[in-house]
Amino acid sequence: MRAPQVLKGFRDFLPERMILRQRVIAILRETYERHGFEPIETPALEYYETLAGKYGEDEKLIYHFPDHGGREIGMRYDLTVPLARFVAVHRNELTFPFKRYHIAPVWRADRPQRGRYREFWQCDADIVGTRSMLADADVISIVIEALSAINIPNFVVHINHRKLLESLAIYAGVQADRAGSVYRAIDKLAKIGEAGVAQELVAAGVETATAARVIELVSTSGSPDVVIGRIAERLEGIAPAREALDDITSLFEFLAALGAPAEHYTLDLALARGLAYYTGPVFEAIVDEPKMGSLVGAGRYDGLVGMFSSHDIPATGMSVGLERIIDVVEELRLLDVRTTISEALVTIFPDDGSASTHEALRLVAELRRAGVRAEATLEEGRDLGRQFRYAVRRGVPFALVIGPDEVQRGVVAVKDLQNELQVDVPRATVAAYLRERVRAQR
RNA sequence: GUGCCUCUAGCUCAAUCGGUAGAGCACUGGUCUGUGGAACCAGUGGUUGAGGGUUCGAUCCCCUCGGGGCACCCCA
Repeated sequence: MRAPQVLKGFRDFLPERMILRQRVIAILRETYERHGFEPIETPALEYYETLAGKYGEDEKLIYHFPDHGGREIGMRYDLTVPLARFVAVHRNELTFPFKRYHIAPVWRADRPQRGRYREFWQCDADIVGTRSMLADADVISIVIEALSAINIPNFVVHINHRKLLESLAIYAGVQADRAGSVYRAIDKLAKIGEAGVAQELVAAGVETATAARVIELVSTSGSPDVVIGRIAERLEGIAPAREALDDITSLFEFLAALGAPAEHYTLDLALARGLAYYTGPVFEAIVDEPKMGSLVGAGRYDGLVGMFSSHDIPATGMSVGLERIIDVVEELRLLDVRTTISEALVTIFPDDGSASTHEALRLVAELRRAGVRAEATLEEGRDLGRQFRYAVRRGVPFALVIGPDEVQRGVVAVKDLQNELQVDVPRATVAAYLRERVRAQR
């Protein structure tokens, strides 16, 4: 039989990595809940029609196929469009502003690369039902708190506004239907430099002199106040710019009031973001130490829910890319996580009778009742050396021995496998003793 | 979707000019009948990613497919 493979871009996870993933998910969930977000879940499969027409060019990456009844099925491509559908369906059962988080896998038929898989998890937090920049500020502060809690060093949330980009296109004299290529060109500033962007802008139909002015404008750096002032001057008279600048001004004001550390967010006029549904502020969390692309993508999408109902409901939110976070955490060893779940192995003394087995089973049951993650050896008659080796190789921190000698003396031998220290603990108090030891290590 | 690189044991790699494969680590057992991670000894493990072609003969050269990676596109 040939060795089976998993699909390209799909992966298995061994316990060690799975424990790390669960740890990161736990941190994110705690952060979301600390801000009052509630959990929801939606199906992995949707009618293709629900997903179609929401992502622009990326639509070709949606996995879709007919099911057995001939229905066109799409696998969810992100958690945002399903949320919009969810809100449209349950509009009358929700209280707005509705704040939800959703941690689940999504699928994209993309070509795999570093930090890029065909099945990956997104960890979203969104606020539906308010246009206020208070919501956008809340979302950005969550991103900053979450990435800080995971110990990601030197990350920066880049912030821009779709309407600012629109204004820029108008300023550049580009027709609305070609604006996309202008955004994409600008977005590459950090990557291909000013000359490269100029070239692409010209290719998109922008005059050389205008391209130069656009580039000069988007590369403006300095504190948000200064930059906002500069742009306001240049884009005066262009309607969307006024609106965008008001939003951005409030947003930065709220972020400061929330106490978000200034080194973790910045106004970046060159940030574009691809997804077609964004309408307002857009954000992206970037770390450049391990080159991983963006760890978090986010933005406001006021028109999306309206695509599923007659009511237009504004929304904003963000999406953490779990595998990119994990890749960074693993590469930089940012979190110190145990490699195994089990905390104690109760050995079975290898005599011929069943008395030692029963002693061990009584003990392990007692440990579990005390809240210790404990297991007993699963084979009788194995010599102690083997049992110890089993515990050590799996990374179980404690091994207990309850043999004839211990039983007679009314104790249990507790060995800390990390430092080789072994102590005899009275049988009556060993569960409490171990619970304390183990709690200190969690 | 486009272009390029790559694939030998579970992992990291070796094999002269094309002459049908080897090491270290890991794993299993032993030295070791109340205590692991050391050392020593032995063992399991491969139709060289799959299929086809060229050749007397292919790990090596060619083609197709699959996996991994890089750049582009795009994105978490």
